[in-house]
Amino acid sequence: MTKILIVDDETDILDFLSYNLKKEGFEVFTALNGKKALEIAAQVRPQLIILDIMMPEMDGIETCKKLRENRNYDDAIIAFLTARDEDLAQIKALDVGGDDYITKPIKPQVLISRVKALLRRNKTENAENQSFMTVGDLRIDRQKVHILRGDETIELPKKEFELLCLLASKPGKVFTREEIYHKVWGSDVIVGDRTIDVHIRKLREKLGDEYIKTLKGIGYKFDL
Amino acid sequence: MTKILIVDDETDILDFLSYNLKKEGFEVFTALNGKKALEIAAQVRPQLIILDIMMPEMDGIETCKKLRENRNYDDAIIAFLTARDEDLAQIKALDVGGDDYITKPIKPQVLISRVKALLRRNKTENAENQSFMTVGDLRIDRQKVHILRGDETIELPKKEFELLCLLASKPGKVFTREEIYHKVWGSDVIVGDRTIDVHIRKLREKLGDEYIKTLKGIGYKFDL
DNA sequence: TTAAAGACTTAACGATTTCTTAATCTTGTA
DNA sequence: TACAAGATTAAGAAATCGTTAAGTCTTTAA
Repeated sequence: MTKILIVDDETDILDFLSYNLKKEGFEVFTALNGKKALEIAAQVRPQLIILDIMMPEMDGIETCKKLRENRNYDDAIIAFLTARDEDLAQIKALDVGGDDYITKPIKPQVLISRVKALLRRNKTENAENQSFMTVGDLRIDRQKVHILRGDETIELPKKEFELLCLLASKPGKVFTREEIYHKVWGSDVIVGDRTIDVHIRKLREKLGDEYIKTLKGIGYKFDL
Repeated sequence: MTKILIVDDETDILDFLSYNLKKEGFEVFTALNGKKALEIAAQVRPQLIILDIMMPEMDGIETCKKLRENRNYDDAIIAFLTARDEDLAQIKALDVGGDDYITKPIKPQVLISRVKALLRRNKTENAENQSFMTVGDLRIDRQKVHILRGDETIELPKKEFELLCLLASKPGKVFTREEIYHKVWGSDVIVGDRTIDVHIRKLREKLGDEYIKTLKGIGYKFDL
């Protein structure tokens, strides 16, 4: 089912959009602020994210930036909600990786057809899209969250999968612990020194030792 | 400016893509066949290369293979153009080092967002990145933290790598011990007199004596 | 609701690599 | 020749990583 995440600080709007989209058979999630939005996005991997631009604390633009920083959301469509006259914001919105904007107020009919158009666009991209990466003899499917090697399917827990995705995204590049830590765990989480090692170990356990190489004092890399 | 190379044997498509991408502010180069493509790629080093799969003589797959054989293009993104139903070709495309494929026919809007998404992928890494240094017959890859000479890959421990980077950053310039000491070890570390010598020795051991020259009483330099 | 399973993290200890030191050699030069 | 500066070597120290097991938390299923 198509998952849509709506982010707005006004519950009225949230309810209105939510109601109309649900009626059309979409699976709708809502968030009242950018921070919550990031959390939910991480969990449910929505196909479409609708962000209100004007929000306290982290605004839509900021949230979009944050989302786009994380490669896992590259295939999600991000649309902004704007009042009819916020021109500048609209331009900025597309600069930070947004795909479209929807102006308020909006009639249910228009909303629905707009959303469907957006998703249709995504589908053509997505159907044959780089939701998977091929590195060496591994095929990593980000959408299905699993790895294919030959005809065996390897399932990985989230953190391990993300770690692998990161390393495999630039085969050969050395990722420092800092970098890994920052991109997989996020800058606001504090974990101990051995956490990364343990995850690397698990990956090696499941995939074999030949993929991930350690450079002491520097970092790890996906070796071809 | 972001440089894009488009390779297709049909001028219509070339024009169409070229027009739309130029309108978005990209610097666009075109080639009518694989051979031409290799030449142009060598000259302009595009960030993104879009290859039509179906071409007479050297097809897209072949061209991609050739490109990927050369490590200079490691940081270029290669995307394929395919008709909507060439499934086998698509899988093959990713096997030979392609990063994505774009299906024809494609709408300008979709093309643009697709291209931007692809480029976004590399931006974070490219921004801070003069990844390669080529000095003499050595190619130093700071991102992958290794040295290439011919087709052999030389891995170095951290300090040795940093030391080599420093010397190679200004070939011919003489670095005093003070300078080396300060830049590689940092001002807050205290190490003995022979430490630098030992590292120089190890570099010579691994690379050969001809690269680093000693100037007694003055310092060391990377000799061309 | 509780039990079971799984995911994630931590901590302790062991293993390995890298770095540094110190002792001894070489080499060029006054 | 004697001295100074660097080269070489091997050994020990230090840094870093690997591994394991256990604990916490979350999710799933009965």
